[in-house]
Amino acid sequence: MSERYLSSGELAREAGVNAETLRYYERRNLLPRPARTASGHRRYDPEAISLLRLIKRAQELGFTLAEIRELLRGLERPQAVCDDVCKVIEAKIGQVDQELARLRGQRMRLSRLRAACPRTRPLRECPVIVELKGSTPKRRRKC
Amino acid sequence: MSERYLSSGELAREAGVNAETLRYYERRNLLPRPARTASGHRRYDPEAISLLRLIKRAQELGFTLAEIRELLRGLERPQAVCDDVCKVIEAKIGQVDQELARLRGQRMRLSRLRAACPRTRPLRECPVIVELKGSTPKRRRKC
DNA sequence: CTTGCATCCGTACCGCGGTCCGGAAGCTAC
DNA sequence: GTAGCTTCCGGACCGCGGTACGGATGCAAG
Repeated sequence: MSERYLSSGELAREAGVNAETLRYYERRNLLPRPARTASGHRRYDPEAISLLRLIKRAQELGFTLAEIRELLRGLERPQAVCDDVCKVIEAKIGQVDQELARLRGQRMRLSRLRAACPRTRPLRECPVIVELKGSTPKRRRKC
Repeated sequence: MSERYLSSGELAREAGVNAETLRYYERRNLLPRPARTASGHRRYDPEAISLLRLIKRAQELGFTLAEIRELLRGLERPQAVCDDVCKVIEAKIGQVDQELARLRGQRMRLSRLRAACPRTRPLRECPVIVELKGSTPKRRRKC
């Protein structure tokens, strides 16, 4: 009967997280505060396992804990609909696209610098350093 | 004569950074500790402006302060050659490519979830939530 | 009953890149 | 000389996502 509940250590093992992380999530309101035994030890509902799984998956998808908390908040409403989740996903896709664009820009600037580097010459003449140190580039000539 | 030096406030304005940032960079060994006036105020060589510019550009390219510090370290060696810089740039390109791959993976998984979402149905039936909560996905069927 | 692990709690610490605070000086202008 | 800005310094604080510490209990096995 009490087999239906998990201690924090059991849940942590089950979900593959550190037991401290459970306390942390509880503080951050990601996990509901569980029931307690008479002596104060946490007794988690097995449901918590899939909740933790959801949190970890969402993290892998790029959601922050704050975003996941708000998502879960939204899901608690009984009239909640798939579309609510979908909107959150679309917003995240937008963020990821922005980040991708930023990184692609970085990558392009880096490979231009690499291309401009006359590898064997001493530093004084290196256009890379010159480029980096230069004042705000009004010269849009090449690099 | 003393016009040739800048106070920390002047350098900060000149370089577009917070004056506290100068102290911070000094602690992190990114900026050499400057000369001081008799009363202890910092007197920066104007050279520091282009050094700060280099640091900021390198940050925009994705380098961390620790990486920039090591880069600058390397440049101090008199026999330093362009190629040294080039190697650092190539390493960073590799890191950026990894990050791009990671983000592209995220993006793909997100858009698959979005596609699977039957927007108007209630949550219970939403495959997105099911997917997120589910145990380790052995079902590689579709989503 | 004792040994030894688990769990409790508050708090501190990590890396990253800074920013802000407060009190004490210095420096500039009037 | 004195008001008001700047700079000095050590240290605290921010967000992020945790992890670690230490002392006090609880609990299960021998």
